[in-house]
Amino acid sequence: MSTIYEVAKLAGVSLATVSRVTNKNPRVSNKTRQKVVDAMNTLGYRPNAIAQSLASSCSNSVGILVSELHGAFFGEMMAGIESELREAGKHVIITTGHSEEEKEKQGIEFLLQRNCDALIIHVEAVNDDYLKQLCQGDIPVYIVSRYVDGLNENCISLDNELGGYLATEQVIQQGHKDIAYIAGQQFKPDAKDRVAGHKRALNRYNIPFNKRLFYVGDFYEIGGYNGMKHFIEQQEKFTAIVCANDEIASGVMDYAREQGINLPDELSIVGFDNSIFAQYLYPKLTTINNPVGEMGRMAAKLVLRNVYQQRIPTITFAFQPSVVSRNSITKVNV
Amino acid sequence: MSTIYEVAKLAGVSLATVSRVTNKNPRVSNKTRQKVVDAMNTLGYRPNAIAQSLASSCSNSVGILVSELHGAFFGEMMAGIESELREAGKHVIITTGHSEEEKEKQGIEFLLQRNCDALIIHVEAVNDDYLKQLCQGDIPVYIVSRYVDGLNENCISLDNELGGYLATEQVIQQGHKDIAYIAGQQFKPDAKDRVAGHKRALNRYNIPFNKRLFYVGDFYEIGGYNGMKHFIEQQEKFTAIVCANDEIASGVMDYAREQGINLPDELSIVGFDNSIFAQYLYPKLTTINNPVGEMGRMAAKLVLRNVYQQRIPTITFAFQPSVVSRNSITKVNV
DNA sequence: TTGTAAGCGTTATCAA
DNA sequence: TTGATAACGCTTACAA
Repeated sequence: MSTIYEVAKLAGVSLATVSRVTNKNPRVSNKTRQKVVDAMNTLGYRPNAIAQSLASSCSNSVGILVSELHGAFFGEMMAGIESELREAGKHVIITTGHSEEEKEKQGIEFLLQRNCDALIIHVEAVNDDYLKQLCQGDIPVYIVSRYVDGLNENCISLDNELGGYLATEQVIQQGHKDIAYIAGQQFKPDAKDRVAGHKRALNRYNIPFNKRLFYVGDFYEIGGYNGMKHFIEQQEKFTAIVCANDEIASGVMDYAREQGINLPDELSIVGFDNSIFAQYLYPKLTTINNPVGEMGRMAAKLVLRNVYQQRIPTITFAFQPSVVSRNSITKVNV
Repeated sequence: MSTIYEVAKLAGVSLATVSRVTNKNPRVSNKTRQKVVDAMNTLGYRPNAIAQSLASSCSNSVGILVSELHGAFFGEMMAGIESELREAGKHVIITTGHSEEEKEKQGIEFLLQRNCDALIIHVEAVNDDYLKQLCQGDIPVYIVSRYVDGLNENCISLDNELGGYLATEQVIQQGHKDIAYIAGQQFKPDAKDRVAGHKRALNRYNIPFNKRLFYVGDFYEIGGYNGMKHFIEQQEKFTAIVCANDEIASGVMDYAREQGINLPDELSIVGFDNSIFAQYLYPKLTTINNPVGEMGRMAAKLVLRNVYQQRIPTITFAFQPSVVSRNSITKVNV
């Protein structure tokens, strides 16, 4: 790989001049610029981003931490962040936390070491105090899909409590009273908030919370499958089931179908997130829209504004969930 | 951020010694090591990976290029690569190509500039010659899910032609003769190969290829939806439809259902890829397994072996597709 | 407009 | 076992 020295030599100019050309510094005469460009081309020169980054202490890259690389939720989020950033000529370095405290910390540590200009993270296992401390550090950190008290300017989040409320309200409004709930792991802030919203809706409509109809699984299909299985095996009676996300709902549908339960006639289902596949389930899933891609974009914009001095008209820190009505809920049989 | 200088000063040793400690060089006395470690802790020292990388010309990171950050296919692939690499203490830098030649090249260029120790790429728009030239370069490049003649040692690929053959054979064996096909964009090698396999199966069973029953869409749900719509609007008659991937199949199901077509009784459907959601469709989708996560892992192992000198017992370059039978095919009505 | 030279924070080669 | 010191490839005052 050729270096700036060789380019300078071939073009008959100094290092500084070559550097100016790569950095589109206008203070280079056209003639000189052309000489340099020619030399670069004949040598196939490609600036070493590592060296640039070391010298300028700006890497033009932002570190991303997500729990997983697969799954609709993270896919949307990463895609939102990346497309926004790329458009601005910035790049992403992505790593994973697997919803485990140690791994999340390691991932952040890695990104910090890489001289990222900023971090955009989605963390679930790490606690608020850690995040507060992290935000004190030299490099700006933005948190997606989680609200930390006192870090208002760093968090792009969804009102999950409201979402949980809306989800449950959907079935209540169709006359359902026996409503099961399958939650995500309760150490995850969003899973917890959704449950809180569920309880508030129940309370608001004077339906007592029945803990026999409450199951904590995980955010994956298997969680829904197992939860549904649990309820059926315990012979619980319910006409509707609210799921903490769409994957869970999908797992529920799967088990229900195995048991010959007619959907949606015998069981109404609500999901959460409005994942891409929610509309391809059968029946099409009524769910709560979670604009995670938009939140990713917004986090990227925040970085663009605060770190790269771009003009961004408005930043939305708090996103609101909304109901996406499809076909998985029916009126309760009276 | 504190540097190695400050650590050295506080510990009362030289730069070199500190460096030895960070790099776990055994030639440091325990006493000295302890002094250094203590100094690091009190300063909260964190080595600057960029500087390390510049000085050592090894970044311990491998560059990944995928078409998209979302979608089951890429999610599985990235997850496979990352988990294998991370276990070995290596990290990934991920960027996207969006199936466009220019963007794919830009992405590769970016990764090359970042001093990645190796590249693992999934490219669709760039041609074979470009890849051959790329593989001549200084930094090792491995290609996932695509076979390039002459780059046997660099490609981890699936026999898509065979997959296409198997998919079509599934419906033929159930007595179907009027078989529609919805393909992916034909500039993509795998999309093309799958079509080739489809035609071979038709031919093998003496069913003439009917181009009225052939539609080229894209690899997304909308492609399947539109394809199915096209066939219906053209009033084509067919009892089975083979889809170039599961997303397409999902789109087909969606449109079919809108038209009140009874699945799978009135229409048999086969997908391709065995995406996670294939089993959550209704009817559960019969499809062709595409071990894309495994292929990602294998690519990572290849890097571990060739670039990081790890002992890896066996490397599989060519993966075989297999049929995953579920419920979306029925015997043809006689 | 161009060049000189001092960093950026490490590693690595020699000596000691 | 340790320490000087020269790279690594670039940016950026400062000078010219």
